Amino acid sequence: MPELPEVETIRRILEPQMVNQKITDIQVFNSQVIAYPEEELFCKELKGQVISNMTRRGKFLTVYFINGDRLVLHLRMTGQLLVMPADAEVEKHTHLILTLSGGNQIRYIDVRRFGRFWYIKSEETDTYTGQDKLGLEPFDEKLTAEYLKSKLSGRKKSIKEMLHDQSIVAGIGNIYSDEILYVAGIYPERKCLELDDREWIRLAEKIPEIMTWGIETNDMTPEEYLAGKGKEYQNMPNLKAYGQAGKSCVKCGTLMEKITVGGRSSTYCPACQSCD
DNA sequence: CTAGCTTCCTGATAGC
DNA sequence: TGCTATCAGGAAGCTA
Repeated sequence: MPELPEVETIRRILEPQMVNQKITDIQVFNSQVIAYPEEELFCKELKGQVISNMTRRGKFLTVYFINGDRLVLHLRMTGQLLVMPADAEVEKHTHLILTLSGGNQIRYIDVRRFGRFWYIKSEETDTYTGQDKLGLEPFDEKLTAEYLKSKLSGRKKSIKEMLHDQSIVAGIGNIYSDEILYVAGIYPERKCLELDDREWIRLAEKIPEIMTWGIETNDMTPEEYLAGKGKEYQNMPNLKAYGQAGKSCVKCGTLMEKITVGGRSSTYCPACQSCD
């Protein structure tokens, strides 16, 4: 599931392949993925648009056009955004194809169809995507221990669950919350109420650190990205907590354990991640 | 305001 | 072998 580092990787790889390209044709195979406006208008607006750049906010991507309009998308669980030649085989679960003037196509493939697209005109305020409710980017200098404390210290929920709240810090999902809590030495089920100042400081430090590390270890060529169909990320083999249940902790050798926190699988080191 | 539950969707896996 | 049941999981929408 793409989280901030993966979405940023996708942006870095795809942006150069899209810039200055005109959208000459739109094919919709499953209109479910179009959240706004309705399909007919969505296609009408997109046709002929020229791409200027691509940005990321949290796990959202935005393709900006030279007239100021933009296409916002969220890949959710299984969304794949690929640029490939128009004559490549159209695989199963392809829901949307945008043909570019240069001969390539932007294709959206999504097994579970949770991902969504929004087309927003330059003069329109985005109240559709939920981006207006996002919290700080992990790299924002305003992300301090004080900020986290002010937002979370009164909450009964576990820190693992609150790291997933996009309105506090944008971009963290189930993989990177495990990684952050692992390096911060905090047990995933710890209630926010119980965290002390030193732990808030460690979190404020480790959130941007882990996100930067995620982006750097994902670094790959467009060819590698396409070969992995835009879903096999480079840093998966580097993860130290997520998916490591039953393996030895790389810091202390203790066997990593898996529990469920707020309905999400969580892996942690019983020795490194203290319960008090 | 917070918390808790449900919905979306299909491939993988477990159980019989 | 082949069937059915269960589950994962990001985020919104709903109720209490």
